[in-house]
Amino acid sequence: MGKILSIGALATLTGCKVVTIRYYEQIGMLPEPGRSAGGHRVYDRHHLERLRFIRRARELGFPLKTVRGLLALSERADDAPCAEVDRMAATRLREVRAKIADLRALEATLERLLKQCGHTTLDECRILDAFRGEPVDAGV
Amino acid sequence: MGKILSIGALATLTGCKVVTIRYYEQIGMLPEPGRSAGGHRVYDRHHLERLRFIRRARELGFPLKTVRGLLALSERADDAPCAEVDRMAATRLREVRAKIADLRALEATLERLLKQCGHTTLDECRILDAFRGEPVDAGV
DNA sequence: ATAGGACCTCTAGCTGCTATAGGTTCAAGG
DNA sequence: CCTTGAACCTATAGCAGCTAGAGGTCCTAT
Ligand SMILES: [Zn+2]
Ligand SMILES: [Zn+2]
Ligand SMILES: [Zn+2]
Ligand SMILES: [Zn+2]
Repeated sequence: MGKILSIGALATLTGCKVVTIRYYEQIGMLPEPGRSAGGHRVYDRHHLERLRFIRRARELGFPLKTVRGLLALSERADDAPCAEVDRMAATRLREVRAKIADLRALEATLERLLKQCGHTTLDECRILDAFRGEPVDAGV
Repeated sequence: MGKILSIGALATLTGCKVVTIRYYEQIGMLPEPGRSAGGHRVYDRHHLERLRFIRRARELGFPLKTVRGLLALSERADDAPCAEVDRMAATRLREVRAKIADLRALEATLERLLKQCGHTTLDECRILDAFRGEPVDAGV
């Protein structure tokens, strides 16, 4: 049961890079693992699970600080209400939506500029004009 | 005509922060301005225009490195074709679209998790489950 | 003349990693 | 058993794009 993993194996299993794993240890996201006689890090199932958790939360864009909170709540795992988890997810969802809205505005502006550009010369390029011109707000 | 601006005035006119302006000078995005007798930076119309250009390009998400290129092309402003400008804008547009697609996937996942969560207890929370569970890919 | 805001330099910090450099250990094949 | 080469180790510095602080000087209006 107590299968043992090298840092490389852990990296492969989680999709994390080796350096990132060491970094997570350094900032206290992962507990210090055991060491082999020669000083190599030795991980077990618990580290694997924790790192997987971190990876997934990161993939959803939660900042490391929030992941810390999520880990703490996950490790409690008692019958306290999960409202705080939900709140964190809801906050993240709002951020994602806000970012999407921002990016859509950028997309529209860039599309417009590319359409307007006559593909002529530098001194007539509409894209450059948009940056150079008087303070007209660029189509937000 | 040669109106003179303090760094604070320049900040107000462009929406850049004072520290950011100094930072841009430090990394060579803005030319070193003149100085007053007491050593305060003194800007003119050219700085204002250049900084406005930078700000607008940055608002569209162009990285500073690309902004440098755009500035160089804008300053040439001869009858060379503007194809390179267009290419930069098209590249940026592709990036924006890719980011939107990523974020939409996140949005869908987060919505799903929030819907699934029974708003019960920590040990039954579906959101935490999604992070804890076996390597099921989180609904990309 | 004096107050207090705006300005100065310098250094360090933020997020989340990544990239060296220069050395040690491990595991598999001979 | 011994060698070899991949994997591992530490430590430091770097990336983007700013932001924050300390500790001091200047400018301008009253
Ligand atoms: Zn363990
Ligand atoms: Zn053009
Ligand atoms: Zn000038
Ligand atoms: Zn829940």
